[in-house]
Amino acid sequence: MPAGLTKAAIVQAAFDLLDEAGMDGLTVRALASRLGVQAPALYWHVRSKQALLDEMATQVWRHVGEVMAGLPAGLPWREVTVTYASTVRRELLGHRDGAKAFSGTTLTDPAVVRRQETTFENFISQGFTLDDAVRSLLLVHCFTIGFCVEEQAVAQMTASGDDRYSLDRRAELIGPEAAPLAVAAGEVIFGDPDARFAEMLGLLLGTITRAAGVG
Amino acid sequence: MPAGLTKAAIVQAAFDLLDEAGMDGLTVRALASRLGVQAPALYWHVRSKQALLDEMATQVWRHVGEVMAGLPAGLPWREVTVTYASTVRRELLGHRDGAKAFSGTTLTDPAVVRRQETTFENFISQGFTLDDAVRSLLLVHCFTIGFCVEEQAVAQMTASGDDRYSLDRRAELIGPEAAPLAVAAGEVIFGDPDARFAEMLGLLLGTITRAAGVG
DNA sequence: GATCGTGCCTTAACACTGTTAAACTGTCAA
DNA sequence: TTGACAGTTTAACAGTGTTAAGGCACGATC
Repeated sequence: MPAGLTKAAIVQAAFDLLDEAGMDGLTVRALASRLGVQAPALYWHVRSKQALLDEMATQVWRHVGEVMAGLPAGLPWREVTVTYASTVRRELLGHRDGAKAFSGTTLTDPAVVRRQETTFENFISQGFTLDDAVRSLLLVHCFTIGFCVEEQAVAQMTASGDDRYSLDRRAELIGPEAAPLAVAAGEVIFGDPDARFAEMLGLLLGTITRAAGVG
Repeated sequence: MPAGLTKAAIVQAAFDLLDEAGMDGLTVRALASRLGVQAPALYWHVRSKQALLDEMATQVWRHVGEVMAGLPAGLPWREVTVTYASTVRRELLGHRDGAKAFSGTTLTDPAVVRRQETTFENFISQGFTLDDAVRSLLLVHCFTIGFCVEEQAVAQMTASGDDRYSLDRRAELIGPEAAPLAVAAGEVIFGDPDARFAEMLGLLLGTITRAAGVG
């Protein structure tokens, strides 16, 4: 009796399982069981576990592409950029281990890349050269990836009860008398990530303004 | 007969194996065999494979700390910053899968954090507030992490014969008539990474200059 | 000098992983 | 009624991290 599996259903279940059990818990058998099926059944729909992970990654980036493609045509580039960064961040942090798992991944879907076209057009219409548009978005992209990787590492560490990154425990380990500045730095490093992200993103907007010579 | 294993030797061998066989090839048995020993022998020196990976990560960051601590006391902050970014990049890219494996990791060694003290002192002596110093280095840090993650992903993909990121194949997949800008963007995105990194880092230095109000 | 303890390693084994081969079941077409 | 084929099963394989138990060699103790 066919269970009516589809690739989309498998990917969806994989996301659910990932969020519940983390990357280590995302096993083929656990995924199959969640779908009411035996493990090898998945291999009819998906070539390998790695292919499934790739599929998950491109779905993450497809979501980003959809948000970007949904923006009004003439939206000021600053808002476009902020939307991009925020969307990437939300999408990566939206899944357990998401930042590490879905960053620097092979985008297997050319359609996702094609979606960038309108964004580039938009930037150019606002005075960017193509080179400047690409470099600007790349700068923001890299920063966002790095920020999320660090943010999620800390978040998941504290969430799992590891207190090495709590301010007090950290200070105790480092030794305030030996390195008072390093200890005090913790308040910035482990303060509100939303505010820090917005602030740094604002700096990058200034950088882009001057580098590309746009208003 | 004891084989004379040490934790340091295990970590060193683990790095060698990682560089040869990649993350997938870094198995406990393969590592043991390279050390002329049976797999369980490693567990006398290391609590778990995860602990070994943590140890490797902190060694990577310890190297960074050593380079930073070796800089002259009054070195201009721009050179300090560039050195930091370049060192992190070299260290991460110096090992296969290094960017993903060693970024966003728990620094288990407080001594590594303590090493930041002199860098902060240096920045402050050059007109930074502590907050600005931390934020500036954090900005560069995040950018560098993200940059390396993306760079290494592309580098290892092309090195493994996957041509999806070669300019021609990419153009073919995307379709130059459908998305000419996205295709042309490839020349920036997949151009010389050294130059791109230096250029973007230069932009960030300008950003820091203005944000922190330093010369 | 025999005995003990303990540091370090081995063998054996467990539970689990991704993956493949082969067999089975249903459904729809000829 | 037969046949093909999509979709799933059971069985199995090689390999994974890890633990338990035992053994071997060494240095200290009586």
